[in-house]
Amino acid sequence: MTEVRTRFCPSPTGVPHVGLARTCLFSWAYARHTGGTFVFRIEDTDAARDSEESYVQLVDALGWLGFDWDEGPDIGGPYGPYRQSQRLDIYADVMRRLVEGGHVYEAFSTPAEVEQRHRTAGRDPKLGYDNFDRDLTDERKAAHRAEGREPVLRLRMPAEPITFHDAVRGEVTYQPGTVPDFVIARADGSPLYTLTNPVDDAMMRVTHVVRGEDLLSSTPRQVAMYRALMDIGVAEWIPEFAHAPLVVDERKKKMSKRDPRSDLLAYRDKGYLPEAIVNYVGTLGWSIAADRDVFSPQEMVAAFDLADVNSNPAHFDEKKLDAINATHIRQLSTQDLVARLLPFLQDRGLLPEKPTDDQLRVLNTAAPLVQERTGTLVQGAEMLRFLYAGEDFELDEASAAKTLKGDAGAVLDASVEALSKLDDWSTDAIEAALKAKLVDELEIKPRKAFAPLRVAATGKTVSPPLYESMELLGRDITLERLRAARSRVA
RNA sequence: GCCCCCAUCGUCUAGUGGCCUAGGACGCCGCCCUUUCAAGGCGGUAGCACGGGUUCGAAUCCCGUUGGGGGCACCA
Repeated sequence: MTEVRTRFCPSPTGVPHVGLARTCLFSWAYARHTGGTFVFRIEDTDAARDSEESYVQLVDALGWLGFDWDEGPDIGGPYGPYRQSQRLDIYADVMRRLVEGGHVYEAFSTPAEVEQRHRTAGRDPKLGYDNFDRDLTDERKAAHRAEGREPVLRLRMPAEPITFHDAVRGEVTYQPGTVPDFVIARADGSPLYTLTNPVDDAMMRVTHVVRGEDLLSSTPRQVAMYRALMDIGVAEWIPEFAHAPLVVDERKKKMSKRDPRSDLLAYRDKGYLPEAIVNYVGTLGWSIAADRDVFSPQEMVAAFDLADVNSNPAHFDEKKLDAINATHIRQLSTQDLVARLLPFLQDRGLLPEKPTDDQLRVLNTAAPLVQERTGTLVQGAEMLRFLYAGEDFELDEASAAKTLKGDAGAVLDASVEALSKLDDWSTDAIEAALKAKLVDELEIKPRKAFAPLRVAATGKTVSPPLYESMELLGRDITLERLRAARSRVA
C-alpha cells in the first residue's frame, strides 16, 4: 500500500447533485495532490433504480466540473471492468468463497419474522436483524427450501469490537452486538452494495475511501467484510477511511438530492463557472488558508489533504456561491470570458453559430464591460442582449415604467438633438455632448437624465456603461431607439 | 428506541494550551466613488452552547449536560 489510489463510485440514480461533487472533489483532489491514481467506478447493482440516462448525466457533470480519472468505465484500466453490472461473475465467485470460508451464511428469516421474535422476547421491534439463522442445520434449510423459500446471504459480524481509523474523525469504535449480520446478496443471488463495494475497492487496490458521513455507521460492516475478504485472499488491506461532513440545508438536514439547489447541471445552465462550483464546494468542510476562500482547482490540489477536512456539517449557502462565482468571472481573461459567453448568446438566438467578425469585435469590446457587473454568464449574456437583438429589441416593461415618464420626454428630445449633430461617434464625444446638453444646459440631475437614456438604448435599468453601449450600438440604432422610447412617454 | 457523529459570528471557516481583549469570507448596515443598477473602496455589526474538571494558563485537553444530525433495507 504505497501509492495512493482513491475512487469515486456513485450509483447512477437520479440527477448529479452537489453532495456528489463534494465527495468527488475531495477524493480527486487527494489523488492529484499525492500524485496517486483516481478511479471512477459505477455501482449499478440495483437494476430497478439505475438508469443509463443518469450515467450519462454523471459523466457529463463530472467532466464539466473538470474532474478527470485515470481508470473508469469509459477509458478502462488494469482492474476493470469499472461498472459493477459487468462484474457479476466476480461477485459470484467471491460469494462462493465467502460461504466456503464460513464468513457468510444463508438466512431465511423475513423482516416480519424478525420483528415478531423481538416482540415475543419483549425487545424493541425495530432492533434489526437478530442473527437468528446463523447456525441453521441442513435439515432446517432443506425444510425452508421445501416451502419455496430462498435465502439471502448474510455476513457473520465478529464478536470483538471493531475499531477503524478515519482521516477526518480519528479512531471510531463499535461494540459487538450493535451491528447485526447484514445481507450481502439477495434471495435471487444478486449481490448488494455491501459486498460489491468492498470487493471492488479491494480488487482495484483502493487505499483511501472518501465518502459522506451518512456512511460512517456502515463502516464497521465494511471493515468486517474486509477482514473476511482478507481471509479468503481477495483483499490485502483495509483502506483508510475519510468521512466528509454532510452538506446540509437551512433546517440542518442532509441536503436532499431533490433540492433544486442541489442540481449540478442546472448550475451550468444558469451560467455558473465550473471552477466556481468546485471552489465553493471545496470550502464546505475544508479551507485553503486562514484569510482566503477563493482559489482555483489547481491551487486546491496543491494544498489539499484529507487530514485537514473538518468534521462538522456544512450549510449550503447559495449567496456565498454567487459571490464566489462573481469573483471567478471577474478573474477571467477577456478571451476566456468571450468564449464562455458565446454559447449562452447563441442559445438565446442572439448570435449565430458562426458569428461575423463584426459581431465578435463588438463582443470583445462589450465582454469586459459586463464582466465587472455580472454574477453569472446568463446575466452577462442578458446584459448584452440589446447589442444583438436587432429588430427583436424591446424594452423591459418594469424598467420602462420606472424611467420613461415625467421629464423623460424632454431628456430624450434633447439627447436626440445633441447626438444627431455629433461628428465623432465615440464614447468620449457622446459623454461630452450629453453632459453639456442635459446637465449643464438643461440642468437636469444626472440620475434623472441618464436613467431614461439607458433604458431607451439598452432596454434595462441595469446595463453596461451607457456611453460605451451607445458607441457599440452605433449612431443610427441609438437614435432610432431614443426616438422609439420618446414615443412612449406621454 | 438503539448505535454513531458533531458543536467558534446568521452562514462557511481560521484556530491543534500562551501569538486570541478570537482572524478571514459571505450576508447585513453605513459611508465614499458615481450616469441608473451593479461593481469597487473604506468602516461597522455579530461568535468560542452550558456545567464541571486538568493546567501557572483553555476556544483549544478530559468528563458530563443540552442541542443538532446521521444510520439502523433483499437502496447505495
